[in-house]
Order: sequence, then C-alpha cells, then structure tokens
Amino acid sequence: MILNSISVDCVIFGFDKSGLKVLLNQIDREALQNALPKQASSDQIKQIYEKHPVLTQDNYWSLFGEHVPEQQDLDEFAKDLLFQATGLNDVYLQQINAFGSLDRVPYTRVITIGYYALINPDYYSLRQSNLAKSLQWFNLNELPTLCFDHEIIIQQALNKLRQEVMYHPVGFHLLSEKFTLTEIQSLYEVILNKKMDTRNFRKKLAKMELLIDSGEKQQNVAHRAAKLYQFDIQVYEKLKMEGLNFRIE
Amino acid sequence: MILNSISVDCVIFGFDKSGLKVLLNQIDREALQNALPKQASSDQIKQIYEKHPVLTQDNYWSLFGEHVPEQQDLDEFAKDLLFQATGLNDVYLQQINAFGSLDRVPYTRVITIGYYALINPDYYSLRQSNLAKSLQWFNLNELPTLCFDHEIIIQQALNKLRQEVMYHPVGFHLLSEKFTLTEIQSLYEVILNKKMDTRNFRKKLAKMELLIDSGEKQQNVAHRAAKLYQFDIQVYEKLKMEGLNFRIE
DNA sequence: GCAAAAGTGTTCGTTTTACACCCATGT
DNA sequence: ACATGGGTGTAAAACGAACACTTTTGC
Repeated sequence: MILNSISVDCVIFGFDKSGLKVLLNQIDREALQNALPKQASSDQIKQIYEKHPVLTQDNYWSLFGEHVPEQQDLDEFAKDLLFQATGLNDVYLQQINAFGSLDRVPYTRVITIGYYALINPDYYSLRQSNLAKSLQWFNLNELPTLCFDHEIIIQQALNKLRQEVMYHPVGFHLLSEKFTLTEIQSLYEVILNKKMDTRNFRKKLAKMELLIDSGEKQQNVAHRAAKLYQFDIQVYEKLKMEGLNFRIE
Repeated sequence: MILNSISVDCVIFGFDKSGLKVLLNQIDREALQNALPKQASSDQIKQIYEKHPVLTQDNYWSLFGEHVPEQQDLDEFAKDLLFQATGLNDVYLQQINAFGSLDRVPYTRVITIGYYALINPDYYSLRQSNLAKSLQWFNLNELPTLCFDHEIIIQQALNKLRQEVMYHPVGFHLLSEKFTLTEIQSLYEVILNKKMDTRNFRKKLAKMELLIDSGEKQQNVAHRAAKLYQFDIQVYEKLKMEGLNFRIE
C-alpha cells in the first residue's frame, strides 16, 4: 500500500567545472495520462492542461520522486529513492521542506516532502539503473521546463544548501575524495554566487585545519599541477557540531 | 474530507522572565480511545499501550495539531491551527520538518509536518477559545510527559529556532512591541543557552541599528527604569534578507 | 541609605579585507 | 617561450573578548 497523498521528491545536486547540476527524470506523456483520474471529463482535462501547459509537451522533466509506502519510514524511503536514482548508498541527504499547496499537482492532492542530496562526481555517472534510464544532469541555470512546482522545490533546495554551506562543512560532499583548493573555491563561488579572493579564501581554509595534503598532484594538466587535498574526518565531525563561518566578503 | 496520513503539529513558543515556554494541549483518554481502530483486538490494544505508556495515564499532553483537510493549503492550515490555539493571526510561523517514522503514532501511519510559532507575550493570554480550553504553557525545561514523538518535535523546533535566531532577526517576535535591552539579552541567553556580556551584547545590537528608542521607560519597577525600544521595520526587513551574525562568545 | 538592575569605554588580540606578483607545467 | 592556472605575504581597518564602576529608582 502506498499513501496517495504523500510523496517524496529528491533534488540531487552534482558539481563539476561547468557548475552546479541537478539530476532530473524524464517522464513521458502516457505515464501521466494514466495518472489522471479515470472518470475525468474532457472539460476537466482541458482545464488541467491549461493550468499546467508543461503536460501537453510530449515528454517533460521532473524531480526523481514517488509516493511513500505505508510501511516505510520517510527518511529511509528517501534514501531508497536516491539509491534507485544513483546506485549510491552513503550520501549526504537532508530534508528541505514539505510542499503542500492545494494545486501543486493537477489531478489530485499530494503533499510532497522535498529532500536534497549532494553527490560526489567520482560516482554519479557509474550507474544508470533500469528505473533510472531516463535520468539526466542539467546545469542549474539551464533547467528544462519542469512539471508541477518542481522548479520551486529546486530553488528552495538551493536556498537550504546555501544556508548549510555557509555554516557547516558539507559542501565537500560535492567533491571527489581528493580535490584542489581551486575546486573548493569555485564550488563555494557557484553555490553562494559570489566571487571570492583566492588568498583570503585559502587563509580561511587553512585556519580550520580541515584539509590534509594528500601528497599527490593533478595529472596531465596543461599548467602547473595543483596539490590534491583530502578532508580530515575528525576535524570534519568537530566542525559539523560546532559550525563554522564561511561568509566571505 | 481529511487526509488520514498527514497531520500538522505546532510548537508554539512563548517567552517571559521565567524563560522559554511551549503551549501544550491536554487530551483526555476517551478522545484517544475513539481514535484507536474500532476493530482492534484487546491484544493489539495491549501492545499499543505497552509501546506508548503515556496513553495509560488519565490524560496527557500533546502539541496542538490536527489532520490536514484535503481542500486546504498546508501552510494555511498551520495558520488556522495557530489561530484556533491562540486567537492570533499575524504570527511568525515556520516549518520545522516532516516527521515520518513508521511507529511514531501507535495505531496508524501518520506523517506529521511540524511548525513552530513565536508568540508575543502581549497577546498570548488574551484568548482561550472553546477548542483551546485545555491549553497550557509549560516551561521548556519542565515539560510534562508528551505523547508520540512530540518531545522530539519540540527539541527539533528548538534547534531550528536556535539556528534561525543566530543569523536572522526573528527572536524579536517573542517580545512585546516595546522591550528593554535586558529582555532581548535574556531572550538570546535562554534560546542559545549561553551567558553573554552585557556591554558587548549592546554594542553589537547598536551596530545593527535595528532598534529605535521609543522614548518611554519601564513603569513601577523597584530599580532604575530601563528604556523601552521598538524595532525598525525597514532595518528588520533588510536584515531578514541579508542575515546577521549573532554568534556571541 | 540600601538593594537591584541599568547603563557605559578602553585595551588588546584576532580576523577581515584589499591588493600583485612569481612559479610550475605542457605545448 | 608562451599560455594557463597555482600559489603566496603584508599592512590597515574592523571586530571580538575581557573586564568594573557609576547611575537611577523604589522601598
């Protein structure tokens, strides 16, 4: 049994040099048609289509989400969804909010609980499950038209991420295990939408003592190779508790 | 029609010189009995009672909450509940989280959306509606035994409030329209559970330029009367956007 | 006049900001 | 040898922390 009136939607964030990305799911028109109430009159359907023009396209994009099974813990279910979409298990996953406008879904009343996840780029292309064949990464500022209120959910996810990243060391979950200082800086610049000064940024990082020099360097780059760092899990746990201040400039 | 599997629960915060308070609702045993599944066997009921000992008391305390009507916006419904409980309309109200453990409610599956509200003490005793006869303020560190996971919800509400109060000027919603600097300080001390230095605290406030001297003073106090301040709504709106840093010491 | 809380400034160390040049690597 | 991004220091200003006494009022 599933709970008809509750769903979970996941905003799955990734990051690479071209910026912040979201993993979206393509749904075809048929799947939607089946979801419309069987006994809906053509007038009703017309109304629904007028209100939600995206539904008349041949296919459209949405967040990865599902209705919640009656017999499953909410957070567990969100983890499962994330596993279906990415094949990953230990992922940073946070609730955003519940979205409960009356008309957010056209044909029925559904309240959705939004989650956001931060995916490490070493893994995010490894797997495309059957269920997730239709998944694709989109750059945050080149989103396709999205169904329902999913654009709002993404926007709110980004707001939460911004808040979180300024005061807790979670941004690192978007980076590979080993990363360069420039990568972290550009991550922060993209998330906070703010240019930062390299020297000051590095001083701030250094003072936290969160990073360990891995001893390795970038390979095959057409310029001076940057050092690769890892982060120190003990210090990470400490900062996760205490918080940090990453409001720069 | 109501949505059986979704409820809203409100953590209603108040503040006075004895500290932070929460408004709780007393439910009697009968009301609960009626809520148990009609066809439950006595064995099932016994199990439920063992798992939730609070239910065997003659009456018990809970957050003010209800199932969500199918035809009402979620946030609107939370506002309505708050109005029922307090008679107040323009109240600072924020979502906490969705709580969705499998066994959080004994007899059925209910996911609840927690909200917290900050109530201005000028008003919170003005009205006790019929519906809200059984409401009572409890000091946060003298809570009665609560049903379900309501203690956890309160704890999470407090965490959110802490986060919020450090970086946004929302704590003021817990004060009267006019208040003294000492009141604000003790508000912050209670919420953040931290003693602060009066001179440094006042300097920090002064720098924000959030407060306006109302020209009035306390009346009938057995010591030097303190100045009463109001807050400047323009500056408030600005700080709400930009954020502020109230991490002291 | 005394009890109780209000109100106020200075010093010192730390943090933040602004700013420009040389270095290492691949082609 | 040149293009590309990597990496570094310093000085001035702002901020945060620590700290103690005087003022006003009611009783």
